[in-house]
Amino acid sequence: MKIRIDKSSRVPIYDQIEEQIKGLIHAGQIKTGDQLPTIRELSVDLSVNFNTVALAYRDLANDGVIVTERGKGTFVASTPADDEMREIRQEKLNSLITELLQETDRLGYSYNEVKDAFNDHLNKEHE
Amino acid sequence: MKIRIDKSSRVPIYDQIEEQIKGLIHAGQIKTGDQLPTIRELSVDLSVNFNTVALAYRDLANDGVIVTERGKGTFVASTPADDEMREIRQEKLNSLITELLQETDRLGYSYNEVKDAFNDHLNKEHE
DNA sequence: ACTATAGTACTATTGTTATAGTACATTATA
DNA sequence: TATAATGTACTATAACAATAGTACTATAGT
Repeated sequence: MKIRIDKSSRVPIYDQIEEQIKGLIHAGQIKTGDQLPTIRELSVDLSVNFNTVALAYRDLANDGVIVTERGKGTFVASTPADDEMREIRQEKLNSLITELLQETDRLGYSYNEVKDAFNDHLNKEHE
Repeated sequence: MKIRIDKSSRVPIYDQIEEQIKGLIHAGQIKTGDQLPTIRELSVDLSVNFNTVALAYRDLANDGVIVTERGKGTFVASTPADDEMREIRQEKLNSLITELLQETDRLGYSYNEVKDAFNDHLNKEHE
């Protein structure tokens, strides 16, 4: 379970935790019944208050993504079919990109500028 | 002066205003001496409290980006040379893309996934 | 039975963001 | 000179995010 938090991000920590756990599930890296780190464990891992992790877990439980059992721990709930998870995962990526494009648009960058800069990044960091 | 605010964004409104005004300057769309909308005008335009706009203008004035004169208005300060502005503009775009790539990385997407999804977007919205 | 471990549920405090309202100083204009 | 418009500077309030501390319930393991 590699969860990484960016404390300088404007995305709330509990939100980052939720998104990353959903991501691990939708990517098939953790599956129905797998145990998640305990609230206190994860809070130490991430150097974050345990109430913040508890909030993330509570939200995930409300969404039916995880199942919590007092005294035992927290587990991945039953998951959608693989193809549906792939779709969810793809949609999440699309929305991230849409957000970027909306912001670059507001800031006055053309599609070509963004495209070029993007390709530069990919070539640099992935050759 | 087309400034667009996304109230649902996690980026604070005053921050969006600052970034967009800097963007207009660095893109050469407004130049030294040009008058910006008044605080009250812009706040009505954006349907935002005028204190929020005042905060953005105060920050920009502290950064030396704009010059304010009581009773008269607010004006674009002297700007760096064109090539330097282009560089600043490019760096801003790069940092936006870097942030996206960091987030997709944290969420477990591969570079290729991001690249493909990105190209899909550009092809769809810009053909 | 006892203890450690889990999750749950509060209260309180701090900092940030946004809104609202008010008062004031300076400038332009009628 | 009087008035309107501009930026400045406060106070107060509300919502949200994160932290801190505490107490509780349920379970596992000895």
